[in-house]
Amino acid sequence: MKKKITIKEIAKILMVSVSTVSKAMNDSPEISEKTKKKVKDLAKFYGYTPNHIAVSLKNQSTFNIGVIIPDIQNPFLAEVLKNIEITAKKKGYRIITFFTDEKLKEERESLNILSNGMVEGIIVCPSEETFVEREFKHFNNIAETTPIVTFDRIHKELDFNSVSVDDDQSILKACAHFKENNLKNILFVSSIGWLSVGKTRRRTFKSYMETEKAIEGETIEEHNLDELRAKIEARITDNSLPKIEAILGADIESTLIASASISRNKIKFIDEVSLIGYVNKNHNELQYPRVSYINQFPEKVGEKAVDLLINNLKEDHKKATLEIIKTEIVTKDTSK
Amino acid sequence: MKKKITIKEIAKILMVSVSTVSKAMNDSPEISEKTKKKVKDLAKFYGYTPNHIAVSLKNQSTFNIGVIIPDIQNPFLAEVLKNIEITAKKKGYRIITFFTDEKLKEERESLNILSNGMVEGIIVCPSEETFVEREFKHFNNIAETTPIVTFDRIHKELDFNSVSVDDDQSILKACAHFKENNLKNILFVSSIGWLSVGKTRRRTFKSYMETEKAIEGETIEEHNLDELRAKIEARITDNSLPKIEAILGADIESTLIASASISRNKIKFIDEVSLIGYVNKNHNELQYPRVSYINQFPEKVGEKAVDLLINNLKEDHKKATLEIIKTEIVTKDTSK
DNA sequence: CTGAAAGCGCTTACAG
DNA sequence: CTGAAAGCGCTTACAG
Repeated sequence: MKKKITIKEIAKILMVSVSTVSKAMNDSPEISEKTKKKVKDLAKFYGYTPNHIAVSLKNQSTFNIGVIIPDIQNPFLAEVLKNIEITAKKKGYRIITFFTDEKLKEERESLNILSNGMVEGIIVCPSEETFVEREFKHFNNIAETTPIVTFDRIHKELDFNSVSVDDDQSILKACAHFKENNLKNILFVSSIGWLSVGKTRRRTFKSYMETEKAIEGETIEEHNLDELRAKIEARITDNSLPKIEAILGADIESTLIASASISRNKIKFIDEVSLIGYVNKNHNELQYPRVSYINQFPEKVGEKAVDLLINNLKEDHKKATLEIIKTEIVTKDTSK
Repeated sequence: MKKKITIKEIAKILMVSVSTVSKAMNDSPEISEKTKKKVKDLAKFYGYTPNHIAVSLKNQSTFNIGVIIPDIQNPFLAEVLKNIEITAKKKGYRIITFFTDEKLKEERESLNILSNGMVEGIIVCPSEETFVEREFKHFNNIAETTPIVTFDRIHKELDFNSVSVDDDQSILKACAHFKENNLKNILFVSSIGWLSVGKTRRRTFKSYMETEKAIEGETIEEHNLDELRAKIEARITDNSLPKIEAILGADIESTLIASASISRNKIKFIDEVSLIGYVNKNHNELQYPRVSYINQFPEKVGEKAVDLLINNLKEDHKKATLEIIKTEIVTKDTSK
């Protein structure tokens, strides 16, 4: 493997100083056009490009933004990530992405590495384990030296600029949607009861059901997807119980399972049962039936997160801003 | 924002030299236990961690691997990426990921940035535009100084270590599967005719059909997904034409659309039509019906790519190795 | 217009 | 066992 050529070697070949080469490469007005051309031509010939690590160290700035994501396989997070990248690039920043697999340990490592001079600031969706353990110190340590923006998952101890989705409103809007259509027996299904976001979604559902006396709410929560499917199918085909008129899926998996269970048992959508849930937007459009869903606007989440971080870079933040993205119910084939 | 503390400042506080602090932090045997403790305690107190950029510059090694991916929304690529990260981490490397959005320009930029000292080597899935333009020079330039491993998409001008999937065999295996089940009229559907991988899949399908006189092959290719669906539905419901007995989907989108079209028109899977295609494995398991699919083993692709790169780091490569991952047909609900 | 010098934050061969 | 010095590849204030 050839070594990359450096400014020093170019200087030697051209018999000029290192400073002259550096200035010429950076188009400094101090340097004559003639010298600039000479330097640039040789640089091109040898395929010289400045060493980024050296430039970063010297300038004490990297134009990198760190992004920490629990799981790329999650379509919502993948779409947020994509938009973080697009927005960052527009503003002249690159992103360096780490994945935590929902683990606290990996999150801590990622934060450490990124904050050691690799990036100007960090956008992070905290891992599930972080919430389970209620362990937030590592964020605060890092935040003293590196600006942090969190997204999607919030907690009162996470006192940073953050962007999240109006989760309560999403669930309430779905329930209200069912109510408007006069649906009385509503089943809440979830495979993420253990996840904090799963807990709040269930809590919101239940509290709605308590205030609405005319409507009955039931819940099925099960982490094992096969069992979840078995339980859902058992419930929707049990004629000895009140008929389920609507299902609310708390996550992509449970929504898919509910949709499949209904289809498999030849139950008719809308006529017999309605369904609203969370979906992979790209795929949902292609499926039959297309499930009515809660749109969380991942584009907006990503864009806003970058905005908050970059503003934060310029002026030290005083008070944490919390941006909340409004969601909407998108009606497709599984509900009126 | 507080500045991060440096070795120099710790040295000053402790009234020892910078070298002593550095050696103590790195547990050098040259340093007494007493001094080590003193240094480490203070380092901990001030939250000192070594500046990665400086260490990289000094050591001329970063323990970073660059990864360049056309699109994270592609479930296959996302899964490969995940496994690249897992494998790299196991071997003590971090990954820095860039996305090209299938654009040549972005690919070129990503390669430039990564090769300027940021990483030890680069794993890349070349963008579609790169193939369309037949423009591979940028790879060769970079490859002189930075080891490159390509994956998933190959081309004879891309003379690097690479891992790819046995695409021809996949299509042939699916065709053979249909043949074994005595299916005569086979429809190949694709939304990626413009993509090189789409072209080879079609070509392979067609050549199989030519050799098998007893079987009829038809193809529908259409980039616009709504139109693709319209065309597929028109064909499978047209009774004036020979009945389609099996469908082969050339990509995730066309496979989903074919499955949905069949369901929407109440055509029975297996009895009336069989379907094999490419799927998002995680979601496919939850859907009804679960589509029979071609498993490309993204785990293996990711792991192998990292292996090849890391071996390449150690000994300069002489001749490019091409690893081919064998695929398999996984039978689910849409075929025998 | 060009160059010598200092320095970004580290590591390490060498001297003591 | 500790420290002074050189250097990784750059940039830039300063001198000439």
